[in-house]
Amino acid sequence: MPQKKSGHVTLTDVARASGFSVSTVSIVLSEAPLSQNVAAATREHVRAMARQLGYHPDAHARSLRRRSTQTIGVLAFDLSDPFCIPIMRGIQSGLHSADYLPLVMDAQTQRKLFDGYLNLLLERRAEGLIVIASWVFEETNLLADVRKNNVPIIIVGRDLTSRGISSILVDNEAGGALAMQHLSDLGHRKIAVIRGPQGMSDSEPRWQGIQRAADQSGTTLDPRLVFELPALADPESGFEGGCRLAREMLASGRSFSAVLAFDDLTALGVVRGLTEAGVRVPEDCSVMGFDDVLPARVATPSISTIRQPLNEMGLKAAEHILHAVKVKTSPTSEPSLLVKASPELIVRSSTALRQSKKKGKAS
Amino acid sequence: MPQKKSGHVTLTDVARASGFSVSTVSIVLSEAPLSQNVAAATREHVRAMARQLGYHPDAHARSLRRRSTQTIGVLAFDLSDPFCIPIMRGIQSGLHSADYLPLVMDAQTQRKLFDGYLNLLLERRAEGLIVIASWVFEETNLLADVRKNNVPIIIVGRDLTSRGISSILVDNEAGGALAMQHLSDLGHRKIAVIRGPQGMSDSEPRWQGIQRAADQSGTTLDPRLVFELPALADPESGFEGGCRLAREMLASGRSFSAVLAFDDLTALGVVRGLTEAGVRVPEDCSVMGFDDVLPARVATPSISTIRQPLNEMGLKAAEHILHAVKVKTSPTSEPSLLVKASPELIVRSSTALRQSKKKGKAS
DNA sequence: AAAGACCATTCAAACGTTTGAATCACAATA
DNA sequence: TATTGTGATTCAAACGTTTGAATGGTCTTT
Repeated sequence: MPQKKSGHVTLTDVARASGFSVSTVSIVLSEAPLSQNVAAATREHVRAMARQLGYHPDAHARSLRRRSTQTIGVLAFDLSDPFCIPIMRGIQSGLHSADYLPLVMDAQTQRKLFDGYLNLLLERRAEGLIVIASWVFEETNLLADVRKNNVPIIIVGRDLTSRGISSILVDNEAGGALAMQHLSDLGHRKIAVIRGPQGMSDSEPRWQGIQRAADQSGTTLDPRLVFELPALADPESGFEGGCRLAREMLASGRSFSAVLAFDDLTALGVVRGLTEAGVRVPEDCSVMGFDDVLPARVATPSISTIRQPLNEMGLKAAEHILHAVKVKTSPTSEPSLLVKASPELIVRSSTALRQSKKKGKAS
Repeated sequence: MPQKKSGHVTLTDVARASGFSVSTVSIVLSEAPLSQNVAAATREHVRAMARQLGYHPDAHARSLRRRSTQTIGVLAFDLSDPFCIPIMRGIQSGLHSADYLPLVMDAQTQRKLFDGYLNLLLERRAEGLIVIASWVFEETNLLADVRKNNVPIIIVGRDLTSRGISSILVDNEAGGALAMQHLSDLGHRKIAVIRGPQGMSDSEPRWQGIQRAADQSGTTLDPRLVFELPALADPESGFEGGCRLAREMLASGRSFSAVLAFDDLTALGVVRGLTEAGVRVPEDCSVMGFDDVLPARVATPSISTIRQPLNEMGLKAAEHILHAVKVKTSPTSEPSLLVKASPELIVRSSTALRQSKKKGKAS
């Protein structure tokens, strides 16, 4: 009979089985400093017993007593966004090396879930909180509780330093500029731009960068070729939006030789829209994305894009939160941190030199 | 001064602040049956105090005392596989309605991590375990501990009923047949097949289904047009593999008008390989995928594929594990369950009728 | 007026750990 | 011999909850 009555194997079980006291067993199995004083034979015996019974220390009891959970909450606004995964990987490796565990929650773009999980993370005594979100609800009052309970927090994907929250995100302004620069280096002058949706914090700085680079390269942006994605939560809506806007720009009658899309999914939508109208990418029209997510890499043509160093961003977030947890002693000491990661231009097959010949592509 | 010395707000704090005993406060805040006996005024007062202090009950202490964690471990073999996300969503919604929380871990295809997290889930007293894995390591001895601790387990993505583990997966045989049937319905007779890698359990039944459907439609499969993916862990290796094999099949000199790829990523690789060689999809050659993941939907041409009802599978896994948790009383009572979900043919733009004219496409 | 019934609240033990302090046996020192 | 030291082990309290049993009340009921 492996387990006594119902539940798990406990320290008491191991103690009984090995003939030593609970204390000794605990000291041995948790490798406390005192375990140096325990006779080698005892150590071995206890360990063997524990192994045989399949003992696993109860993390809850341990956390309760040790007053530390070794846990960092990770709250993703939408895990299905391919953008999240590399960040999570970065976080995971950052935490792992410090023996911390990420507690991952997926809010699925729903505010109710977001608040509920925030609550849960507080209840589970996450020692710190990493929020992955380009969109986030305005001042969920739960955040006040996070403060009240003195839990450090950092957000990846948007700048909330203005509200005193440490933030780490890509330098959208630089990224936008990089994208525009690339297109103009290829000789494009008539460039359609699809801006991000209103609610999204990335939209504006990216647009600023685009304008700056356009100015610097002497390109003028035709306002009639500037579009905007609708503000929908679903990440696939970018694809739909790109598709629809591509049709619109063709229908508008304005000519253009390149499209600078807000993100990769949008770019893929644009490719779809153009292709269906008989416009070839990149021969007739170049298309740029932003983010460098998986679908952009495996599509044909592969999408030229601006890479966000997501992994590194996640890693840095982990490091920062661990640091903040260490020094938590002084409540409001450290000022909130802002990291702007450097974007990188990734040239693939969806962009090409402007064809001077037969360039008049769209109607 | 919101919090007393350092940690979180506790029941004792609320008790002190409200002037009632810890018991009363607990009864009120946890809405225990006894709370009906508590004076309405008291209830309100206690609640207000708790809210004001930002009290959140300590989940660890609660689990310890209640001897139930309301937690199900979800161990994904590789979260970056787009295949996982919809399953997780299904699991999440299934658990949510029962007030259970998924504890998500990502093994990143590494055995060390897999075992480590399995351990962690045991330590955190997950009441049940859902493993998402098409690949899984042979008999990790941790699974013995799972048994020993009497934790119900179910695996999504492969059939382990032979080892007494409940399993839920797509009917690969039917799916393979569906795919082959679709191609032959379109008139294709010379069909190249890319089988899954050796180590992967899906590979064989899918191949069986393909053969059966080929037989039934009177198509003979040329062994020289049957390829196999190498056994690599990285999910993107499917893409690389498809790319390379497409080149190989063109170089082989055998003619073919369709490619049935093992999964969507492989299919996308094939599209890339063919396109780069000047073969048009689907005009010159049709390509089929399997899984219906995001990249297949947003690529152009979009990939015809066999959809796995991932969401439903996740949901079912959640329901099953919850059931198993309920009846856990009798240790080895229930026989292990096997669910084979029905695959669905999704026709998109990567497959088309065989062109009888100028069909001689490849070399 | 005594017994019971009920309401509102509190006591105290328990969940499984960890750990500072205590115990005990025994050898070494003064 | 009495003291000190030390090596091996155990005591007991604490972490923050929950909950069966107990406590005092107040109000009926006979």
